[in-house]
Amino acid sequence: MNIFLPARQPFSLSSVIHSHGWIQMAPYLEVKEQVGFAYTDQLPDGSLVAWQVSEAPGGVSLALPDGHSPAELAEIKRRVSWMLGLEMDFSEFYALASQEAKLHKAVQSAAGRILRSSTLFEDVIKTILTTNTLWAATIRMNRNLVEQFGAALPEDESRKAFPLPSRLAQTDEATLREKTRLGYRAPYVLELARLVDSGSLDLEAWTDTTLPTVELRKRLLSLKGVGPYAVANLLMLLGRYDTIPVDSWAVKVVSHEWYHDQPVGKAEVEAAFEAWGEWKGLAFWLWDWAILEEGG
DNA sequence: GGTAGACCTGGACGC
DNA sequence: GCGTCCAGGTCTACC
Repeated sequence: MNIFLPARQPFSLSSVIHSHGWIQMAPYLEVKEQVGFAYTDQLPDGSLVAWQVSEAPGGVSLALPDGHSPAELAEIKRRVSWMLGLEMDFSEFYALASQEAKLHKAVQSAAGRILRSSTLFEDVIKTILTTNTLWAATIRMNRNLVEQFGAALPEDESRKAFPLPSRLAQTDEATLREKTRLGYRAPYVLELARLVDSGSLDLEAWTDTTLPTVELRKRLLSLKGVGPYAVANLLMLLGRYDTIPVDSWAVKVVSHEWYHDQPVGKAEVEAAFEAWGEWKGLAFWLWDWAILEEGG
């Protein structure tokens, strides 16, 4: 069956898909023949679903097999809408960004939405896997997690969903380390899975909260393995754009853009975008960096 | 509150 | 093939 999901305009599926590297991370599977992707997901009740999203005028087309219950369909639609940020409103940001030459491309391509996973649990773990390592290693660790602990589609064993907290909570640190090569991150992932599985941490509630960003930041920081960089990244994913994910890359591009490649720190990166207020993270994210223009 | 050192993996490099 | 060095954020202990 095919379902049309409307998106608040302007919207570009291509811009969401390529907003960052998540599309390269299992269970995402980019469709090369057209703009879109496939995804394998496991709902909280354990049922598995494989769906595909493609472009459609005014929104996206969601293709999935027949036979899902109305409750499952509602949950799948909610998840797809969340992942693509279909209801997000960027009109205020675009009004400001249209005055800045370095953001013209972003405005023209309707950029701003950042691709999410179907649950915050998955996004927190993927973010932990991006810390203190190279991107290739992040992809590999995540692939190992999905292959070793994800549930497979009955009709296609090669397609697996991201593991549920309950599945990860059942394993032990040594097994997790050995099968996924997570290294010292393994106990962090295990602890998060056990907290969520036991019900003592309702992570998904943080996707729809009126908590001030400062308070949400504190709660994210309380998670083991989640430090300042990971928090800034997760706040962006949660639609809070008033912080900048300052990592080695951020320091490098800001240094090149405004400081003649002289060493700078977190303070300089944040100061460079202070004027953007609640949109500073997004302005940083979408900035047309000189270093990229030069092929650096 | 700030800082140093440990954590862990895999790629790059020299031999 | 082996050993060494290095990059990448966060945690813990210590001051």
